[in-house]
Amino acid sequence: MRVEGEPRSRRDRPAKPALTRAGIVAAAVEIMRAEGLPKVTVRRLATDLDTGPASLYVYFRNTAELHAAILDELLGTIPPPAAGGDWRDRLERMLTDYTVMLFEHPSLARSALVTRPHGGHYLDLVEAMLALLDEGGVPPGQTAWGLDLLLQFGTATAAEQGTRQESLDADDQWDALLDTVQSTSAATHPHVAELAGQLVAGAPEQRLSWGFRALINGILATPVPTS
Amino acid sequence: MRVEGEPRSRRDRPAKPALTRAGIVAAAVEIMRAEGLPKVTVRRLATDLDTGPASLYVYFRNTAELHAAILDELLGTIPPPAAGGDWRDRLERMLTDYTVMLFEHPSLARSALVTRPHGGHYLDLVEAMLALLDEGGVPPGQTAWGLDLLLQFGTATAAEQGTRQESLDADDQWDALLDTVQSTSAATHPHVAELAGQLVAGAPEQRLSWGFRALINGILATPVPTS
DNA sequence: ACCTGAACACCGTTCAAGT
DNA sequence: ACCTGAACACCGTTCAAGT
Repeated sequence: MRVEGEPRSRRDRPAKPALTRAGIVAAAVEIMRAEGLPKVTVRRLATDLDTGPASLYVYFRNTAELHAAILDELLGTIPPPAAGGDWRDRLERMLTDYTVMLFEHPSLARSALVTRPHGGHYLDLVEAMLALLDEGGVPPGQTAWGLDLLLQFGTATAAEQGTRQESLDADDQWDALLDTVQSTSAATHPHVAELAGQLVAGAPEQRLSWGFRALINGILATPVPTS
Repeated sequence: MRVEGEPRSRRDRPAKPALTRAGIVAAAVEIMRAEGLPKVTVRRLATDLDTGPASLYVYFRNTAELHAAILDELLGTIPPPAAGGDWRDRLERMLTDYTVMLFEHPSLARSALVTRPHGGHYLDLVEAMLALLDEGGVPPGQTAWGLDLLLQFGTATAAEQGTRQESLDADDQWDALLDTVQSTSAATHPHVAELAGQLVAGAPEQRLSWGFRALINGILATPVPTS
């Protein structure tokens, strides 16, 4: 029995669960959902898991690997494409789901741009996208290279817009760009001045959708070099 | 006269130049060229400028703003497009120059994805690109939105490939992806298995060039929604 | 207005020592 | 093999006090 005021002994603290890769990832996802990826540091994670930072290096070689594992976890939440309908629409839906998911976690998008995902859920996503491109009759070489183009666009857009959303600073940068564009002299930068309105026009969803469609059209229209 | 072994007095040390925005950026670029952007920290920069870190906050609100200033400096080194010839070729040349420049400084590419550039040299680059798209008869709406697509692709590619090049870790990630793709079972992921070779094929320059051409084709083929 | 030392509140990673 | 405390070598940013 515990005596009031006496520190709990190791014995009657809630049993400290053994460390496992899956357990660490789960704890990391929890912190990320509650406080964002930047709070998922090795030190913070170790504190939550009631251990020292060095212990985590038994399971992850570095922070990048930990982030990759978190990403693959989230990729598992993307629904597979619906069965019928236009392949383009279904492809765009899947890419939008992917992008929106990353949009909530811009720092994860940033890390995905740098560290290539390669987990099981990523493989499933790629398989589904390749199947849709194949269904659309896109030649194999264009399918293979186009896949990267599509995912990269989604990832980069999430990194860009998502960050802008989460940081006040980035808002200021946006305003600064607007100022720059709108105060551009027609004498020195005639094209910028003329297109000023359109450069910043359009809702983000519209631009995202247009981007995916432009990419699909471009992939279809552009043969890869015959090695 | 200095006495041997005696520390120099403030008086006969080389005159400490007054801090200016331009001087700080110049020092930052110097560190970056010699040791890479990750070494360009507020503290390191302050040390090189013989002052304390707090002093730099008089000129830059934060590190992101400092990075943006460095990027604009480098953008000034991109040659303007040649006068004659096919507008597509000249556009691709300019985008390739942009991407190759960022390729040498992947962390700058990463920061450009997140913090929108808005300096004078950036504006010049945008003006030149818009002029080429206009010359090619691309409708204004498609030009405005397509510009982002093209620059984003270059930036993201530089961030991705450049980082892979600079870090040993990223090499391992690449190998891991290769392993994953090549050992993929045809039973569970038939499309990945079938395209395995092509997914990872092609020299980076070929893929970059194909990407730019596919983007240009897609931009030309895809009207923007009429508001 | 510009500049600064010192402090605040953190980081990732490695190492030697334990079990 | 797994786990750990402590150390190493750093970070960005703010604040109160100067000039």
